[in-house]
Amino acid sequence: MRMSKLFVQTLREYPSDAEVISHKLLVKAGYIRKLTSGVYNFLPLMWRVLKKVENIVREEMDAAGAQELLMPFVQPKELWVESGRWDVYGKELMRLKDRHNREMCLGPTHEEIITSIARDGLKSYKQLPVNLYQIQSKFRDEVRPRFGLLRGREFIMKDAYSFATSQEELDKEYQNMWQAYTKIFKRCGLETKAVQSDSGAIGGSVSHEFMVITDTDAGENDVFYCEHCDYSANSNHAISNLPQVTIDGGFSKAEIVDTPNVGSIEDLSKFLNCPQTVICKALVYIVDKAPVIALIRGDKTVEETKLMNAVGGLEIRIATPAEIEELMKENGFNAIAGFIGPKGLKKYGEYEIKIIADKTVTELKNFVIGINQTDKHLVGANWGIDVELPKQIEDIRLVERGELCPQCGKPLQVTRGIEVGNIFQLGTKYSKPMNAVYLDVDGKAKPYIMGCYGIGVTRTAAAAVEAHYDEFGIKWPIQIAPYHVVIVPVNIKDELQMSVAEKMYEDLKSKGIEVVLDDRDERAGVKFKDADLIGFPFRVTVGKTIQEGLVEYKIRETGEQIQLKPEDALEEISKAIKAVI
RNA sequence: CGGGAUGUGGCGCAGCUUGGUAGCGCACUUCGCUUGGGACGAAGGGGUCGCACGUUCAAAUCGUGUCAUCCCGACCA
Repeated sequence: MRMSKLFVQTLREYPSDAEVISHKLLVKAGYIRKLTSGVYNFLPLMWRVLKKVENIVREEMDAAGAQELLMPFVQPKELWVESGRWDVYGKELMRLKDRHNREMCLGPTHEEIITSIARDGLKSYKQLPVNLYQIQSKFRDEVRPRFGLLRGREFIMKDAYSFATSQEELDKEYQNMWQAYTKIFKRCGLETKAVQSDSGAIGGSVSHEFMVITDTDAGENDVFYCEHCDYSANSNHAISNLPQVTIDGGFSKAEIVDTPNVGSIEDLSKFLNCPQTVICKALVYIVDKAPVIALIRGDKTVEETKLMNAVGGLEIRIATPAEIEELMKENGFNAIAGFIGPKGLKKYGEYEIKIIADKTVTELKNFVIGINQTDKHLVGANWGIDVELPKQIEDIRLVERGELCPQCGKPLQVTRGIEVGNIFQLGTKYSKPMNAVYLDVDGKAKPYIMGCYGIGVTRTAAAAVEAHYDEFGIKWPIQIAPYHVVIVPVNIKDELQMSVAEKMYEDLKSKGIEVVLDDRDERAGVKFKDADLIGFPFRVTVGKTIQEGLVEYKIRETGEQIQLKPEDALEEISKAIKAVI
């Protein structure tokens, strides 16, 4: 490709609306342009990158025995009603009506469609197991799109779905996909960590997320991991053992004390001169409209996803002060947040109040707890005597750095990660309600045991930028770079420089190497800046030294540059590329 | 949806307080000059100042409304 004809417009400055480096660089270097919030045009350079990522994904999926197909982007409401998700998926599902007023949606994921395909086509155990996948645009009407390609509303995803006759078969395919994913991300130049995770709206039991570890804000997930064993988990799923702390409040008897304006745990601990660990904190949540009181030790934080799962909900938020006031009134109390306790809370509107206790509170003795009276607390409380221990006891605690690994007991570390892929065991979550069955050896109809496996193609490309850049621009891994090499003749009016550059250009092309010839009538500085910004892995500069028969070969990743004869430079480049592709 | 901010050529911004019919840098076109890290000079092209209504002789500027975008919280590939 000749640079003079390449459709790309590099900018002198970063766009004002970009926050993270991949977004800034992809816009500045002319890869993408925003069309509307969370929706981007993929310009020619970007499209080349995305096709490369797609092809790596495709090759590895095919090699792993999966079969590619393509499902529609627009889906009918009926299938979503069958699976039960039409009512629970929420606003993220982009709903629309056709001219006949029939309700449709844009595909955010394809479990419903694939299950309908399977039940039509997979009638016998003899056809199983099977794994089907597609690479396609998805649309999720994210509440808050951000970070460019990392969290767009429209994005490209590879989604695969497996169908099996037993848990063992599913386990096997799950491992198979795990292996394939490890290869895929490695080939994209990314180091990933597979971490345990919550399965969220997709549902199911076992799941892992593939995280690109990053220390920037672009990593939206906190990942806990152990340096001594293989334990790692998303913060929404991580568990840990706790170091020993004081759990006996030491109060000699149970009594109600005045705690004027002492609503926060920190203040309360100071006021009563006791550790935060002997306070039982009560928080009011609303899960799918129903009230839930969460009890947890004062020094700990509730992990909302865990709490939501504990009560089997889909949406969770902390109650507003107005809701708390109302809830208190209904139960005959008058208290504000900070003085809440579980005792005597029964109903709120049409709902019974659920009380969930975190494991951390069960061991407390002579502890401090709210009693639904503003400016008062009960000290020296004990379970079963002063307060009833809730029936439902769960782990709803957010793990913190330094807590102990649940597998080996060593302190846990935390880091940030970008989720580029995930694998789920769905079981019969979709096959059962949708009556998607096959006939087994015994002649009985049984629902498929399903798994699903996603990779964010656009996100993977953006994550690669997050992982490979410097102050001058992008440093693409060779495998997914839009082009491998740029040839820069310093002065295009110099006939010798230009003829050598042209020859190298033709030679590289004939070897199947993807090369751009910067034939623009620009000063060298401009071409160098653009080359660095766009991120070609290799650059060949044809300048004055061509008088001595030498060109300059520069590696973007390392900055290393050497003078070589043109034919030797060709050889070097060719070798370097063959080594990774 | 809550809290905060911003909308002025493709990009980045000034002008708004104190109304008088739009400007700067980059990019783009032409010419000259220059050619190893985003040169310089000259001449050009391109904007209903997000949109609507209102105030006024007169609105980018003031008022009301509306839409969009971005940032902080709940989603997820």
